[in-house]
Amino acid sequence: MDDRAKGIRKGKAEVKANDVKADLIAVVVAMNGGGPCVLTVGQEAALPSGPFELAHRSLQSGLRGWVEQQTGQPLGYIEQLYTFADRDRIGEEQRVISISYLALTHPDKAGGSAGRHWRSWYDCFPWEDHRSGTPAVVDDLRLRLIEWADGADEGAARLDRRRRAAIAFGFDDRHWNEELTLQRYELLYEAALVEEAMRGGYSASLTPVPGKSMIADHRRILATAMARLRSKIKYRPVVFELMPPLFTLLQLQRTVEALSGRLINKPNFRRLIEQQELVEETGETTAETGGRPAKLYRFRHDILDERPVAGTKLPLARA
Amino acid sequence: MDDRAKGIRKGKAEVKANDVKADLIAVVVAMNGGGPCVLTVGQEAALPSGPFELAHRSLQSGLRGWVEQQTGQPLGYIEQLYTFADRDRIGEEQRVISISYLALTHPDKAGGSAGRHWRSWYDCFPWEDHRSGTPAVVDDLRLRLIEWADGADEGAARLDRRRRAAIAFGFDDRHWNEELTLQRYELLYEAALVEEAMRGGYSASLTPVPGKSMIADHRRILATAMARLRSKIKYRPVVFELMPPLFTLLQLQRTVEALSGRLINKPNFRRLIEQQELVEETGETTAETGGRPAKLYRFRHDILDERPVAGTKLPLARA
DNA sequence: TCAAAAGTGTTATCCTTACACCCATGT
DNA sequence: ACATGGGTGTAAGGATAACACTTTTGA
Repeated sequence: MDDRAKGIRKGKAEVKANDVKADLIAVVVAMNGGGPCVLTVGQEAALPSGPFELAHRSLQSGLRGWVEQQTGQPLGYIEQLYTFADRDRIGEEQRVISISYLALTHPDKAGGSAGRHWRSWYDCFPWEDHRSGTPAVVDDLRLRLIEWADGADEGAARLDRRRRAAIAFGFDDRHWNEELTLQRYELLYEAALVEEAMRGGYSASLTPVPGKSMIADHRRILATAMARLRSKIKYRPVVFELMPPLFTLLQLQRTVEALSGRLINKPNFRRLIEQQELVEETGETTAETGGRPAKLYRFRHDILDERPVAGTKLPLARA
Repeated sequence: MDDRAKGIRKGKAEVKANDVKADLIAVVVAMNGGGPCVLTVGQEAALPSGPFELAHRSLQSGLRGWVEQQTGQPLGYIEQLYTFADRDRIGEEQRVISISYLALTHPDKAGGSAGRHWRSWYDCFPWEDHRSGTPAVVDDLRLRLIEWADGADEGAARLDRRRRAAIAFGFDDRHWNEELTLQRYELLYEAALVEEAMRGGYSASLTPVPGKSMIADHRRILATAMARLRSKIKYRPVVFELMPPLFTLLQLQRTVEALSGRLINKPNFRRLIEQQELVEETGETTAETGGRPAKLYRFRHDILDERPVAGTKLPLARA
């Protein structure tokens, strides 16, 4: 530990100067009106957040407190996303560290304070919804990204930009990969095509790409949450945190489709769910869906600890 | 933002009181002498760490600085692990937030300061190495965990404890899952079988389970890093961060085996690597391995941006 | 000649994919 | 009748797992 003390002395700043503020930021996701929505506060579309305080028992409980206070929304499942030091404030006297979380809930119809708003995440990311085929906006993006790529100084850099754009957005006969939400946003940011990237004032003459921006870097945090969720539903049964207690298999499918932004095959999806034994029949049916009444299922909560639900990918020796 | 301001005013504490210290902690992993080793400083086996300071450009650069200063070891690949508020210090005047990272490097033979030490991670987790079959210590653990389970008040709690132990350690004909490193450690902690859990003084009469403990909660952070790495090598080509520029396929296999703590099947492993086009032949061979000279391969760095290397698990509709 | 490691083939099996088709209900 | 959603079957193809076997070197 003496090494560490040495480090502190190297500058003239006193120890106290290195204290920081810690901010807790929540991406609260719920299904609302058939689509994935994120909870925002204020006109400028901010994620609920607040400082971590001495009174908080833990980071998570601090987060729950802020979200309930600012939105009236109780949280269920919570998972840490990422921690970052706010870049925009470098040079000021104090640093801010932001600890972001992903939370999954059901929209609380009854309560809910005034300033809150459930916003479809595709309002902020219109290019991410491929449920009705590739959206038209992607073609716009392609043209503008090519323009950006051609603006590079060297030929190698031009090729590199084109290649990165093609991978992220599935141009040139590449496949669309719904998990690359963050890369796509970062690329648009780098190309200064989103409103946030124009705030410096430099390229403010350009019209930003369609899609609602958010305060500070909150849209980037939302992109991180979307990417995490889209990847996680494939190997952990987290979708059920967003489902009502009883649901039909098609409702489950529609939820997964809404999250991943693409359509999935019905028969195969059903088999996948059933063979994994993630759900069990309740015996009840519902006719509310139109057409033939559908069986109602329930999530098997006991599966969570019964099986680790993590298959190996290594070709293990012997059995 | 007015909501947030309201929140701050609720107590009588001034804003300044909610400032925190941010600590950066590194789990630096490298292959050394055929085994996976972690970089420690001091006699008590501490991970390199230090406070995040105003002078640091970013969290990552702060971390690099501390590690180099304390150990002389330059870092390559870095990835954030987890952020937590130190529980042990609740109630004190100031909170400490720890931001932990996983770093992968090659051991720097030349440099290296005095107090550093490359320690096999299996010194701290002897029950995690199953390369020579299930280690004997697991049988001890089984007995002591059953003892712990039977100590529960209710019958339901007894069953629950037994089940959790069986899942984590692969008892009762369940399969060993190498990714559950963290769960296993947490279970042993809960059962007060590791030295750290005895520090309160209560159950200090018991003899802790074999395995070198570390300062504070550093062994828990190491367990987190091991679990992350064991899971990540299955879907991202991070192993190559630990390999020399040129290597044989068996060396690569031995590295993966050392990390995951289990043996893998040679022919199938080779096919897997080759069909994924992660490596390319150099044309050279080496005879240093004993036996027939082996072809030397090199990691195809270009694959990193060429393919996202993230396969979908959803049964997508159409193509 | 033998041990040790490198490397190749082959087969059975499971999982995924793609598609075609039938069932039950309300209008 | 027909639209809408619910639900089942099946066959092809690819990936994985298990195992047997040949090749090339150094001691």
